[in-house]
Parts: sequence; structure tokens; C-alpha cells
Amino acid sequence: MEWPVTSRTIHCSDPVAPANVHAPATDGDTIANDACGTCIMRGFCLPSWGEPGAPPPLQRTHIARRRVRKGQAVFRQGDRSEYLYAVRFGSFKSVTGLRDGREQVMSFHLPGELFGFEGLADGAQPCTVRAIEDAEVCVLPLADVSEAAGESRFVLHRLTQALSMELVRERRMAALIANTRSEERVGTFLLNLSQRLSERGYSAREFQLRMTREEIGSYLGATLETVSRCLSSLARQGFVTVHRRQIEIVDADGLRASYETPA
Amino acid sequence: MEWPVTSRTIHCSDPVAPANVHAPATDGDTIANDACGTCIMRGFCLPSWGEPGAPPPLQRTHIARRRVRKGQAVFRQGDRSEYLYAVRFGSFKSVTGLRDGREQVMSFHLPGELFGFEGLADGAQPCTVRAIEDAEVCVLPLADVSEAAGESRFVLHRLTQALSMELVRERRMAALIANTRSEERVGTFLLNLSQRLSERGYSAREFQLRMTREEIGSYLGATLETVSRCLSSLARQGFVTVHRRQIEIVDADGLRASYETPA
DNA sequence: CGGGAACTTGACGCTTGTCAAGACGTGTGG
DNA sequence: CCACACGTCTTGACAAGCGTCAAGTTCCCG
Repeated sequence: MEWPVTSRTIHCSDPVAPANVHAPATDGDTIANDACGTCIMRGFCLPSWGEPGAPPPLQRTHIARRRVRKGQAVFRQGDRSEYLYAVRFGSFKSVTGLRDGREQVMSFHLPGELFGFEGLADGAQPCTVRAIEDAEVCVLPLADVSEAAGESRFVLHRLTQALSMELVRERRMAALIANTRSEERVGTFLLNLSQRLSERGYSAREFQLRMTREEIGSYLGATLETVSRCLSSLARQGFVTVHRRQIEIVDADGLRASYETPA
Repeated sequence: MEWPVTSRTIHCSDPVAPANVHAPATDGDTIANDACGTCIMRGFCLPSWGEPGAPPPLQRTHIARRRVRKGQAVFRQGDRSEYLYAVRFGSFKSVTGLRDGREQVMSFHLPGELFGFEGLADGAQPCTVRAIEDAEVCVLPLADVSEAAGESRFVLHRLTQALSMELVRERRMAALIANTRSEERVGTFLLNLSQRLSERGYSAREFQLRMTREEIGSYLGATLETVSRCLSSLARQGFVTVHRRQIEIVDADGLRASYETPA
């Protein structure tokens, strides 16, 4: 089964015209899966969502990969939303323009995570997603995802589950900002990163922040100065060590005990 | 076609375990829709989500109605989530318990709106939903909703659309709290209520707040005193009039211009 | 090696939370 | 029908937290 490669190729909407996206199609009949088969993220990605025993979803879809350089946009606010994206490596921020011209960070996307759900609402992306370091995504056509969900109750369940988990995360975030002072927000942010990284096989104890203090501040509803002060304060209390972007979580339980929102 | 009223009535489960919800199927073949046919909210509700021409979704589902008195819970944090709920009349708040025992308001649900999506994530409700005035909901079994989505691409699309709209709303909320001072939050809250009410056929200009200042404050990340001061301030500036819970929006455009977040 | 971006730290003032007192409305019981 | 009590709301005074402005340091990249 061959597939006209270019018909599925997506061109980046950034000012610079980037990179076509694709690995060339192989001419076997399991197209997607030899690409997915060697992907380090395959265990977390959508093609693994199938029922055990049944053929995996998106088996017949050609899944393009796309390089995105630091600062480039994967898509922009207002673009038509036709794809879901899975982060292969690198990190992204989701931002929306503010009245005064600044950008508000709405979320971060780490390796192994999916993004692009928000665009399902009305077909237009409400946010711009931008790489905060050199990165690569897999591009999953929404039409195919939707078809897979229609064909398998299992996939449908995973899809609605993913969506509602996002919803719950977003609510937690709003509650965090509404109810806590900035030091607690920063502490919770670190714990959150730590957990998400460890779920994907990275160290929960030590990691590098990929984002600036300003981006963290925007996300958490604080200024970059406040973020910096909070990090210093958490370090002074012995919960973490901070050397610029290198974080070590020294006392996760202590941090959790004083800061993490309970059930 | 007559209906044994009591078979549709569900009694509130508040302190006790949730009652079973399904009435026995009747032996006609168009079951749900004579109940929905006379419902004032039918144009907004899930059974209207079908493709034009095709039979509406949940046609064969018995849709129970349930009265909920002021202060009673529809479901509680931790309950298994087996249903979606549609508000027939009255208003609800969605709350989550805080460390210190207080309750944080996560959202409000007005007549004609759906709630219960959040529970899809892991099968357990992350929030308690409580009536803030005497109210009634329709109870839609998730299994049937899911089945309808599996059978019709159209319904699937509406469902994911509804979920991602919630997601976008939640993000906007987080951004609002993160980036604005309290007067702007309160102004935006009023505009938001106004719009949601007018979408359901109520007046956009005049309405009654169904919630206390404290609940608004919890939702917006402010204290009840601050909410009160902001309402007074907005009134002093001529944007609205406020008499306890009676709100009139005098200058919506002015309010929007100074407060509403732009694209 | 130099320039600039990112970060840290300090001083000061605005916004909001906290505490407190009092006004208004509603429901209940005499 | 009135009186009282309670929940809700308003307003004021003060203090704490955080944003803003500013200066100086560290690190990265060309």
C-alpha cells in the first residue's frame, strides 16, 4: 500500500519556511509502525492506545515527523486545526497573545506528551505553540484519529480520557493560582515537572528547566523576579538546589508536605 | 403517551449512596424523546446533537430527571463517574476540598449546560457538584453517550468539541486569574454570566446572581470583601448597577473595552 | 574575548488579604 | 404583625505579598 508522501506533508507556518516533515514512506504495508517501532516514546503515544490483541490505531496512517527549531511555531493562533501532535523530543510552550502585545504562557509540553486538543473546539487554534528548544514532533491527522476513535471503543475511551485529564489539569492550575502564594506555585510547578518527567523515564530528582524564569512566571501568574526569589527561598529552606536551570529536588516529601494541594 | 412520573424521579443521594438511576425501559420505541420534546432546554442538550435527518442520539436511552435541593450534592468527589448531567433549571457549583477544610469553587453550571466531563479521566469525580438553588438535572448514562459517539461521527465530533471547549474555557480562566487584577476578573465574570445566560434565551442585560460573594471570590481567586469592593467600584464607574444579587449591565461595551481579554 | 540574554537581589509602593464593625434582608417564632 | 436572629453584604483601617524599577552578576554564544 503506497502513500503519496507529499499529499500528507505539512508546511510550517512560521515566517521562515521550514522543513518538510516527513520521513519518506516505506513501501511495506505497515507504514506507521516501523516509524513508531523505533521511537523511544512509542509506549506513551497514541498508536499504543489500541486494545491488546487488536491492531494498533493509526496503523494505516502515515505519521509525519517534523523538526522545529527553538523559537519556531508548530502552529499559530487562528490556524485551522487538522492535527494532533506528539512530542518526540524537545519542549514546547503554548502561548496566547495579550492585549498589550505580550504573550501569556498557557502550558508546557514535554517529550512524550500530546498537544493540539484545544483546537478541536471550533477548528481554529486558540494558542500558538512554540518550541523552547530544538525539538521534533509527530503529526497525527485529526481525521484519522477521529476515525480510529469511531472504530474502536477502546481508542475512543483513551481519547476522551486524555481530553478530560487535560481538563482536570487545567482546573487544578486555575485553583492553584487562585488559592496560593507564589512560593507554593513555584514549588508545585517543580513537583509537577518532576512527576511528568519521571513518568516518561527521566529522573524525578534532577532535571534541567527548559524555560526561562519569565516563561515560568507567565505560566504561574507571577513576574520573573518573583519566580527567582521563590526559587532562592526554596533553596534556602533546603527543599531544592538551584543552579540557574539545573534543578535538584532534595526533599520532595518536605516540599509536597508544605505545598502540594491534597486530594 | 403517558409516563409514570415517579419512574423518572430520582431522589437526591446526598448523604447516602447514589441511587440507581435507570428507570426500566418502556416498551415504546421512541423512549427518550417525548421527555426531551417538551423540555425547554432541548435545543441545547445532548439529544439534539445528532446529524440532521438521522435519528437523534440517546433515542433509546431512558433519561432520568433528578431534583436537587439547594445545598445538596449531585455527586461527590471520589464517586464513580457514570453519568453526564444536563441542567434543566437551577444552578450548580463544582467544588473541591482544600487542605484547610475550605472548599474551592472550580466552576458554575447554569441552566442548559452540561457537566460531569471531568470524571471521564479516571472514572472518579475530582469535584463535588452542589446545587446553589433548588434545581433539576437530566441524567445521561456515560455508557450510552459513549455508544452514541461510537456510532455517529457527528456525535463524536460534538462530544470532543464540548470537551475541548471546556478545556479552552478553563485555560482562559487560569490566564484571567494569572494576569489581571481583581476588578477586571469581576467585570469579566459578569460579562461571562451575561453571555452564557443570553445564549440560553435569558436577558443579557439584567440577571440575578445565584451565588454568594464568597463563592464568586473563591472562583475568581479573591476574597468576598474584594468582590464586594469591585462590584461597588464597577457601579461607581457606571458600568453596572448592583443591588445585592440583582445585576444590571448598563454599559457592556465600556466594560468589555476596559476589561475583556481580546483575541 | 566581548556582548547580550538570563538571572539575582534590593528598595519602594500598589493591590489585596485580614480583621473588625455595622447595615440590610429574610425567615422564624412569639 | 412585630421582634429578633442569622446570613449576607458593605465599608474602613492596617499589614503583607507582590509588582515595578533599578543595579549588578553570571553564563552562553558568536
